[in-house]
Amino acid sequence: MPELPEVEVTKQGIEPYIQGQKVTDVKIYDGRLRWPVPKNLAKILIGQKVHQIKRRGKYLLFRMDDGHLIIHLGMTGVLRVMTSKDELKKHDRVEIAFGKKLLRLHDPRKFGAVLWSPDEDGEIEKHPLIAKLGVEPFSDEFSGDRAGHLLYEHAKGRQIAIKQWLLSGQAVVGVGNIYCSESLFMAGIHPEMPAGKLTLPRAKKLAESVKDTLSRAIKAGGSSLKDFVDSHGDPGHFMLQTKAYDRAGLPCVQCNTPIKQITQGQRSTYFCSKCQKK
DNA sequence: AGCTCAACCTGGCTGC
DNA sequence: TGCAGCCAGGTTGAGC
Repeated sequence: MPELPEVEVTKQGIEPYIQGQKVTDVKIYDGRLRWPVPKNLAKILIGQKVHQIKRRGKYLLFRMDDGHLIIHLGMTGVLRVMTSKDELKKHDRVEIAFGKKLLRLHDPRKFGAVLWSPDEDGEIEKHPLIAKLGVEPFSDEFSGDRAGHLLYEHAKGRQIAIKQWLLSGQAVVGVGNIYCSESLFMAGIHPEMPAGKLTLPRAKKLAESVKDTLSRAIKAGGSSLKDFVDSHGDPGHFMLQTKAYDRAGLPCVQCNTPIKQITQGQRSTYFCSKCQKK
């Protein structure tokens, strides 16, 4: 279920158990993820301490002694703290042990990633996977008036549909397919509108909608943080109640017009043709 | 540079 | 029930 809110909640959930801990063991049950998990990951990580866990977009970055452990949850990844009493489940891919605490990556579709980046402190921003990401939605660069201006300037001149532009994460990161439909609905913007037609006032409204949608989802997820330390929690069940996403044919909550579903860039988009204008 | 699209992989649901 | 077909929360990399 990982869009930015789920990744952020995962980070907050595992941090208290992992930060400051030293890696004692690494097991790769199936390393065939998006990219192969480094075969020598155990050799690299054992003995290194986790100094800090950061989130950049949907990437989790574990600051270690000699570099960063990069983890991405892909479409179906779940990362949780467990103990050896918790049975290994089908699709558990990688396990990093910190004494009795086990950090397990469960990922049925194998679109996730576990990578090692040997780097000096602060260099991780230059990693090829990180460098081209848009700004963080909750950073200073995306606060106040700057947020609307940033979206406006980035969208200027672009022909691409605004849905696909926002989803690409080139301007602002973290807006996945669900919250993309939600944010555009909140902002009253038609998903097929060319990004370049975004006016400054609507850009400001969109920026606020993005931040509001994501922060409400994080808040909703935060209430289930306790689930992250046992094997029984069901991450994903805390997803924000949606106003547009996955509501094809159901009445718009604002005007009762049936919500439409279309495909853009191989992904489903949901919107209200009356409330959202081009 | 901007944009589109296939591809990676497994499981769950729908409809015949 | 069985099975084929379609869909799913992400992102890269090839090709125009």
